[in-house]
Formats: sequence, structure tokens, C-alpha cells
Amino acid sequence: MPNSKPPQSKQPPAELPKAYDAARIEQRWQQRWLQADLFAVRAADSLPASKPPKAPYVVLMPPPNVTGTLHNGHALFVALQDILVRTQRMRGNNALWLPGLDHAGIATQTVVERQLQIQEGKTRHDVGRKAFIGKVWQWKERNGDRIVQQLQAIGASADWSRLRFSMDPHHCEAVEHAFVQLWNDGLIYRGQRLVNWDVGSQTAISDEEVQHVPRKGQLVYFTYRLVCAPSATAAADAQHAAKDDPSSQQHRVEGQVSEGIVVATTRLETMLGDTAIAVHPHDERYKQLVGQRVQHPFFADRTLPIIADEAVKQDFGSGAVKITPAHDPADFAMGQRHGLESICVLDRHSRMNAAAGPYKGLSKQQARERIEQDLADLGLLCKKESIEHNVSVSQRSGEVIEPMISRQYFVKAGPLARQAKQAVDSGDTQIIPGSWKKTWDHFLDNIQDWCISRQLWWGHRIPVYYDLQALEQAIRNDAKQRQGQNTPALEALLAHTASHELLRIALDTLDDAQVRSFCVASTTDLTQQDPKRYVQEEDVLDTWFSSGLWPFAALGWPQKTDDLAAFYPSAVLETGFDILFFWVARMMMLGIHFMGRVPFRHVYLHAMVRDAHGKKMSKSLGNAIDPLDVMQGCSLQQLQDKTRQHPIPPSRLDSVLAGVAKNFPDGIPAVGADGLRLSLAILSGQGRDVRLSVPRVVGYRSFLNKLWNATRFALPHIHALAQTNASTASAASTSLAQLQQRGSLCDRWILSRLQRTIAAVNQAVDTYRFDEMGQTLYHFVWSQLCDWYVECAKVQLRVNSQDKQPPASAHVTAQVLQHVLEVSMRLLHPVCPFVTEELWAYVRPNTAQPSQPLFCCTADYPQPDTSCIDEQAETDMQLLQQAVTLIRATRQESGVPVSQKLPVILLTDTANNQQLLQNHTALITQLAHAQTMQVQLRGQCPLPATAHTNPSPHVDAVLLLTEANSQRQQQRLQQQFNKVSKELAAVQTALDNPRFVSGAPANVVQAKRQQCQQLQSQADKLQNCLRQFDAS
RNA sequence: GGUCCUGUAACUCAGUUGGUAGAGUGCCACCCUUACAAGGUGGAAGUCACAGGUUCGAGCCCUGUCGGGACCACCA
Repeated sequence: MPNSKPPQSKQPPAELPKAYDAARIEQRWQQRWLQADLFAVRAADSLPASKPPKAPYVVLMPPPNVTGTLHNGHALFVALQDILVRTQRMRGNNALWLPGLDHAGIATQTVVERQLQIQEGKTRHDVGRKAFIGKVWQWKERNGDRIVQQLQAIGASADWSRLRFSMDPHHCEAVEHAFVQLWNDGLIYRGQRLVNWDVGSQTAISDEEVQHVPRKGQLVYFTYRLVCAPSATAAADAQHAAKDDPSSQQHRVEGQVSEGIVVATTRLETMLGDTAIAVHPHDERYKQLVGQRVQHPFFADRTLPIIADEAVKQDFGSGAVKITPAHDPADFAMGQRHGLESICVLDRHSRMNAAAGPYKGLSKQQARERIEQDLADLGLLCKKESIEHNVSVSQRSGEVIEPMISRQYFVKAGPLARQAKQAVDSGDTQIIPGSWKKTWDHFLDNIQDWCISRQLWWGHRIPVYYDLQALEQAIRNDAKQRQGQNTPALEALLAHTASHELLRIALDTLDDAQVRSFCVASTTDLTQQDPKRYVQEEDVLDTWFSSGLWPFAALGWPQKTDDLAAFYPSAVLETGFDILFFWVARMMMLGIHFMGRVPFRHVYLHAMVRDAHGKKMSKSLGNAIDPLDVMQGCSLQQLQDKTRQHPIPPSRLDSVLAGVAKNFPDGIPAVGADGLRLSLAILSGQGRDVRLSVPRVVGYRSFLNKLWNATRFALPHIHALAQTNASTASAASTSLAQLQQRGSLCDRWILSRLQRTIAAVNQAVDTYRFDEMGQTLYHFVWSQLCDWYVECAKVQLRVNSQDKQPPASAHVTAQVLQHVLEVSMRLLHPVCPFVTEELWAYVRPNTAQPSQPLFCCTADYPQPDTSCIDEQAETDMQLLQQAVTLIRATRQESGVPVSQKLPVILLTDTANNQQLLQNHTALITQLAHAQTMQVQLRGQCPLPATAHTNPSPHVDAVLLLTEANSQRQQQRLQQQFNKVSKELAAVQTALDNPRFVSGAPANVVQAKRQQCQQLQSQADKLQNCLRQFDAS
């Protein structure tokens, strides 16, 4: 940065570069802010001892994954959270934005495993647990900074000195502490349960990590034969029932007739683990069969009972369902209700295990085919149907979930969930938009226990230790219970079996309570104390367990720190709704449990970023926009080159590339971080998707360019001001009130509009209306400041005049210009921090006082002051604007080029307005490019036949032309007349309705009457004008 | 099956406690008027998804129908 001038110099740099160059500005200020350490926050400033204590305002940054690369979700949360934090910081609050990084168990482990496979051809088992974890850490050290740098590039004003990583020692301590406390509170238990087994990642996952996706499948019907009935009458009854119903079929096998019951399944291989058949208790077809048993076709020694259960749907399949408690959640529940045996027939890699008998070793698919064939051979196969059904898929690996019984750790969610629900019910925490509350309640009301153990290596290892001494005791007790006494054989076994082997056997065979009897949860590593006695649990914790502690653990919990005292709870949690259950609910549950108070007062849920047409952005569709490309710009060629690097099937590559070309015909122009932030803020209306499109983003870049140029226009005048100030010290500190007093109508008008803008922007940011905030500023700067005030200022400053000397009032104009720009920069700063910081250095008051902040980002946020609103100035200005607009419109309709100056007459309704317009003759003539201007009261001025008139309620514009009215103008007047007549008719209908006149509030009726009068006179005037055409 | 969001100009969206519709982009015409062509000026463009209801009055409130989207549960 050889050209950059330090902002600390008291004189602002004189020359503002002609072009707005986002990249140059952004890089510079990002570095300066970091160097100046502006975002670091001290707890002491918010503690009672500090006088006066600063109000804390804390936002928790959703910690990105260390594996992550910047995507639009990050860009959106940075934009919105940074707006909140910067606003609060400027308001003088102790604004802490607490950043973090998440270790992201499965995701990170998967990435490093893949890399290990590619680079060294090894699996994690080849290198061993300790070495593998070392490799993950290396990887984290190399890549962890990148995402932080990218967040900083978007302008994230977080307190980076507090950056936490979820595997840092202090966070590990918090996790262990939390686990042990929950274990001791009885809220964590270990149980043999049916869990979602992710075959791809080789771990259990929680219910929330399972997605249901529709897939095509085969519904296979087959028959279970009844075991020969014990009595002839029962058999006869069964046969009778079977005859009436086609679902219960008879089969002729090996010359014998036997009755059976038909079941249907999409997962035929699980029939090897069937332990019952269930029917609905009211199902007439099967009533007689309940209580009887069927024969398993492949296991001669297994017969299954036919049971009745309300959970069975009569109208699905055959109405009878095979029950596999070991491999289906519903079946598992039914198995528990009916005390059924669970037979697990699949191993962890989804292959058939020993319990599958002759099918052992086959893959699921092979077993499915073989069984189908074998059933057909036995004459038991009935039919096959193609159906679409939902399949459980791992959100992580994308592989099909295998429900599997295994021993896992669970958090008892019920009591925690009740408190979390209560917190929102009572208003302690408010969810915004409020429509999410029902979803929140529904989730918490139906919450299942949370499986928190993962069979991974990367993560917080569960702080549970197996006490081998207690284990031996448990085995002895177990044996005693079973056999009445200890046998010498058992003692011999205990003496000769390696302890880890013993542990394995114990975990496989003992029940949950027995296992718990030799487990100790501890925050200290017991294996360090006594390595022979203790063995630590192998599993690690769900990443969301540690994330759930974030609001307090990141502030130093379990220690009682000043940070915790000052900064808990946080003000707002701003995040995407996709992690409402994963993260927000968990933080809420754990926060209330450990801290006794909710972790945040507001939860603001933003929408998803989608493409211009509302489609999900996807690299394989060619519609994804990378936020870095938006900031830095990217040609179509580059976009396509990047697309080629994605893993897209070659057959589809061409169409994806075509999609890219269609979506981004000219690539993506560089709009900078400010442009991206402004776009995201304005596009993020509450409860709506954020549709990011290139034209839209380009439009907002233009806005920043406009702001830049408006400042460039103002700078020479501001500098002139500074010189005057230097010579006449008295004028140095003109107050706003003085400016309003001395200023012209335009000055007072823009100052008043500025106040309204300040009020609206403050209101918008306090209610999370980021769209309104952005739009209000956009409209003020462009449509009011640039389109009108700057144009008026040119007149007041005699910019285009031959006069060398500017008038005395020019001084006030320059001051107003400076004031409005300076306030606008501060007001806009939270949204577009870089460009406003740059420009503020040029327009800020040159008072050279050391107390003045050197950075816009630490200057005061403008606060509304309604006493500065000047209604009269606004009304008067409106009339001037109307007059100017009317003249311009009339000129264009009459086809008069701008270069040709014309005499103009304005006709107005009152003497006051006449005076007002007359007083601003110079302004109006210049803005409207008129030659001369007269103002008359209506009806007091005869007009030549060739005059072109354009009426409006308070003022009519008359152009004195030598040629007759154009046809075009006639059409226009006719159109206007039609429109006004229509409106008039509607208003009159209302007024003619006696029920309206008596029923509506008086002020509404009054307004309607006024409107009616106005429309009437408007219509009359238009008609008059139109008559001229008829005459000529 | 349950819940939520959503339907307004060609496109993307605003629209306050009900008082007959606004913005940006795009489109058309004219203009390089010394801050800005990443610009200026003017203009055209809407049966507020549909059908009922409440009301003096409905884009807004209620009911129903039909689109679009998301989530939860469940599909043996």
C-alpha cells in the first residue's frame, strides 16, 4: 500500500481518487482496523465497578467449521451480525462479537481421512488413533486461519483476540465439566438402544442428522406359514377365515396344504431378524390369527407370534407387518411393548452377520436377492410392487442409515426441553420472526433423547472411565445372581483374561445398569492416575454437544470469570433456521441448565441464500454464486474454469457449463464487500429467502459509486469551508440549530429529511429490519441528497455561474453538505463499513480535537432528534419539486431539447405559494432549464393559444412555445383526465353513500371531501386544456 | 398426516392500526447539463392468484379453493 495515507493526520487527504475502487479501500481499512485494535472489548467496562458501566451487547458468532470455505451463509451472517454489532459499538455500548471455530467432528475427520487415503493410501486405522488425531491438528493449523481471513475480508468486526476453537484446552475443560455434571445429575445415561447407524461414517448419529428422501423401492409380499394348529377346530377356523380373505393365502407346498399370513416389506433382508408378525387389533381379516405362531422359513427352530398392535396400518400392504426390532425404529418400540427378542442380522458395514445363518457375509443387496429367490423356491413369494417411499439418509455421508441396536450415550432431553420451551413462552427469549415459535414448540414437545456418542476419533473423547476393579466385582455379582455362587472357573477366567478383553465381553453382555456400576465420569484423566485400573471410553461426543455450551463456555465457564459476569446472556443469536434444532435448541437447553438463565434475549433467524429465481444454489446446477467472486469479480471464463474443477460427472459437465454461461453471461463484476453486504442486507426481508442476483448486486454497487461521487462533488466546497474556518474561528462550530435557522429552504429541507432518515434507520436496525435499513439509506442518499439537494446546492453555490465570488449563503450550504454527508457516512457505516470509513475521513469535522474519534467505526451513531424535523420546509420543498418536475415533463412532451431555454409561467393556487415560488426563481429555472419564469395566480393571466399547460393540484406549469400543442401532449392530457375522472367517480360514490358519511370517522370523511374537491378542480383544468386542442 | 411461509408491474420485492397501490431492476424516448454514462430527465406498465364473507370501505381481517416453497412425523 505505497499510496495509502494514514488517517491519523489531522488534515484529511485533499484529493479523493476519481474512481471508487472497492478492493483498494477494503484491504486498507481492514488492516487499519485490526492494527488499531478497535474491536477488542473488556469485561471490566461493563461490570458495576466501572463508572459508569457500559451496557454490554453480545453477539455470538456461529462458529464456522474449520474445514469450511466461505459460502453465502457466512457472508449473510457476517453482513447482518456486523450491522448489529457496529451499530451498538457506535452507540457507545460495550459491543462484543465473539468469534469461534468449530472442530466439526464428522466433517473434518472425513476430509482428513480422504486426504490420507489419497496422499498415503492409508486408512485412519493404519496410522492409529493418536497419530491420526495429530494429522487432524496439523491440518487445522494449516487451514484454520483461512476462513477467519475471509470473514475479516467481508468486514467482520469481531473481537478476534477472543477467537475460540472448540477443541482448545479451555473448551475441552468445559465439555468435560458439563458432561460430568449432567452424568451426575442423571441426565446422561448409557443405553442399549436402536440408533441411526451411518454406514458411511461408521458412527451413530442423532435423529436430527437423518434426512428422509423419497426413493423408488420394491415392496415384496411373502407368506409366513402358520405353525400347525394345535387342535383341529382352530385349524378349521383359521382355514375358514383364510377363505374369506385373499390376503391370507393358501399355498401348496410339497403336497401339503398349510395356511399362512402375508406380509410386505421393502427391506427383505431384515426378515432374517424377524421376531413377530403384527396386525391391527380391529382387523377382521386377522382376528383369528392373533395368538397363533408362524414358522420362519429359514430357521427351523424359530417360530414367531402373531401379535396385535394399534401402530399397524390396516390399509398398507397386506395389513400384516413383519417385526424386526433390531433394525427398525417402529419395530423396536413394538418389540419393547410386547417383550420381543431383538435379533441383529447386520454388522456395522451393513453386511449380513452370523445371525443371518446361511446368508452370513453377503451384502445387504446380495442377501435381498438371494432371499427373494429362496422364498420363490419355497413357494412363499407372492408379488412385488414398485413404490416410492422415504429412505433415511445420513446428512453427513449421504449414505443410507441402518437402524441398529447399540450401546450409546444419551441426554435425557425431556426436562431440558421443557425449560427451553418455557423460556420462549414466557418471553425470556424471543424468536424472530415469530412464526418459528410453533416449530420450536413442536420440536421440543416431541423431542427424543439425544444420542451424543459418536464412534469417531476427532472430537471430545467422552470423560467416562471404566474401573476394571469394579468391573470384576460386577462380573462376580452377575455370576452370583445367575448361579447363586461364584465358581472357581469364573475366578480362573478373571485371572487369565486380559482386562481389555474382559471389558469387551462385559460391554457386550451386561445390561445398562451393570455397566454403569463400573463407569466413572471424571473431569480428570483417571488413566494418568492409575493406568492399570482405568480405561477411558473410546467414543467421542457429538459436535453439537460442545457447540451447545458455546454461549457460556466461550466466556470462560466453568470458571467464574468477569467475562461470564459481564457478557452472559448475549443480546441476540443470529443464525439460519436450518440449525434451530441442532444448535439453538441445544444452547437454550444447556444454557438454562448450567447458567440458570437463557443464553440470549433474541433469536433472529435469517433465511437461506438462493439464486435469482429462488432455486437452491448448487455447484452442479451452475447457479452457485461464490461470495468471494462477488467481492472480487470473476469473468465467465474463470467461472467455467472453476466449475470444471468440481466433481461433476463428465456426461453432465457441458450442460452445467451452459448453465453457468446462461446465469452469468458477463461473469460477475467486482462489487466489493460493501456492495455484497448492502445487497444481502436489503435482500434479507424477514421470513423470505434471500435471492441473490448479479443485476441486483450491480445496482447496489452503483449506489456506492453514487455516494463516492457525491462526496467528490462536495469536497472542494468543504475544503473552502475549512480555509474560511481557519481564518475566522467563530464559524468553526456552527450548530445544527444554527444551520437550520440560517439555511435556505433546501438546506432546511435536507436537514429535516436527514432527521427522518436517522429515525427510520435506528428503528429498522432495532427491529432487525435490515431490508428497511438499507432501503431507507439508499433512497435518502440517491433520491433526496443526490437528486435534489446536490442539484440545489449547485445553484446556491453558483457552481455554474460566471461569478467569481460565491454568495455569502454558500458558506451555510457547504456546511450543510458536509453535515449531511458526514452523518450519512456514520449512518450507513454498519452496512457498508469500508467505503464510509474511507469517505468519512474526508468529510468529518476538521476540528482537530484529540477527543474526536479518528475512525468512523468508533464515531457516534446518529440518534434521532425529532425537534429537527421541519414540516413547513418539507411541504414547501414539495411544491418546488412539483413545479420543476412539471416543467421538465411538459418540455419533454413538447419535444423541446434541453439546450433550448424557454420562458415559463407557473400558475398557482394561493398567494403564499406564489410568493414561495417567486422566491426560488433562480433555483427552479436552473433545475428545470428554463429561460425565465413568472409566477401568477390561477385565472389572472391570459395565455397564448400556443402555450403548453401541465396542471397539478397546487401548481400548473405553462411553457410558452411558438408552435401549437403536440398531439402527444393531447394524448397525455386525455390520459390524465381519464385517470382523474375515474378516481373522482370512486370518491364521489363513497361520499354519496350515506352509510359512509355517517359510519366512517370524521377525519376520513373530511379527507375524502378535500380529495374530491381537488380532483374536481384538477379535472376541470384538464378539460380546459383539452378544449384548447378542440379549438385549434 | 401435521405445521409454517408464500402468491402485488415483465422480474425481484415493499406495503404501518383496513381509507382504491410503491421501490429497484428491466422496457421506451431524449440527453455525455464540469460529482457520477456504474450517470441525468421524462414515460409506459398492476382485475393485488381465485371464490365467498365481515365492513360504509379489503392488497391488508375471516373461510374455502388452486398454485409455489420449506420443515416435522410416517410409509413396513
